[in-house]
Amino acid sequence: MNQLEKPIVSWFKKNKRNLPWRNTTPWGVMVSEYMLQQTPVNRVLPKWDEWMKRWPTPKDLAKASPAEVITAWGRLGYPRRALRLHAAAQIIAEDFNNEVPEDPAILQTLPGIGEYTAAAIGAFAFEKQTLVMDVNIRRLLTRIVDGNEHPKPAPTTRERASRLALQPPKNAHIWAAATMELGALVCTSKNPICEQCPVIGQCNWRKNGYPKTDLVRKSQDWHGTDRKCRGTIVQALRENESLTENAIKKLWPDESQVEKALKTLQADLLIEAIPRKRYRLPA
DNA sequence: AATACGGGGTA
DNA sequence: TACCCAGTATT
Repeated sequence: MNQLEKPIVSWFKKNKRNLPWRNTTPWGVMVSEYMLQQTPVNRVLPKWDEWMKRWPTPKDLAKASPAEVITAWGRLGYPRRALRLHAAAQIIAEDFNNEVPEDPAILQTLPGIGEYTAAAIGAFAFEKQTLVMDVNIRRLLTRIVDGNEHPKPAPTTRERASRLALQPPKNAHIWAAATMELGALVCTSKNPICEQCPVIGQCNWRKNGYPKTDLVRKSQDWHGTDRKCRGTIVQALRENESLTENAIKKLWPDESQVEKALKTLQADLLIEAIPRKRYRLPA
């Protein structure tokens, strides 16, 4: 019997944020999940409203051009997510009668949907008993159950089995939403607010004396001062800056694909043509 | 199992 | 400056 469910769900009902994608269509849930991949909630909120107003169903987005989609994505980051969402919308419009599929296994065949997003759409759009493991849930349960500060970079088979055993037999989507919210608002990565935690008495991390563990990063993260990547080009297109052919050639001297894409000035082609390596814009 | 992929907010 | 964010796809 899961001794965590009652206090956490009860805490959730009292303290949850009023997020618009908690009461919307499956498409609305899907759009939110794409936007929320590695992007904080507060930054997604206005953009989600904008997109749902402009493209209320998959078919509507499918009709847009990739360049329009990239531009509307704005500064959310990882613009490839916009192209994947666009491609997924076209598949749903054509092959799924404009209905978001319910089966996580089918969802995961769509571009941009992996283990987490498939489970999240299954749970939040269709109230399925899927195992949802985002970074918030993983951190919360790593602390409570395992007594460690940070989860591994990627879920292991053992972790999945452990969390599956913890999952309530009914209303797992509420359990998922509640644990996610608790991880996001209280059991935060850096300065957790343990005084507000409804299950502090069951936390093994606390019982261990809050030992610090290394946060093993998912990947080397060198964004910062000198990183200018594809997003720079997207941004330039968005702001209607003139990208001269000379400037582009200076960036990628031997990339004929880039030159070709530049001539079309199609944002999507250009983005795909840019080599996946670090570069610096000329001063 | 590692690595690349954005951008903005925060301590 | 370094860390963080409702991850995915590729190698």
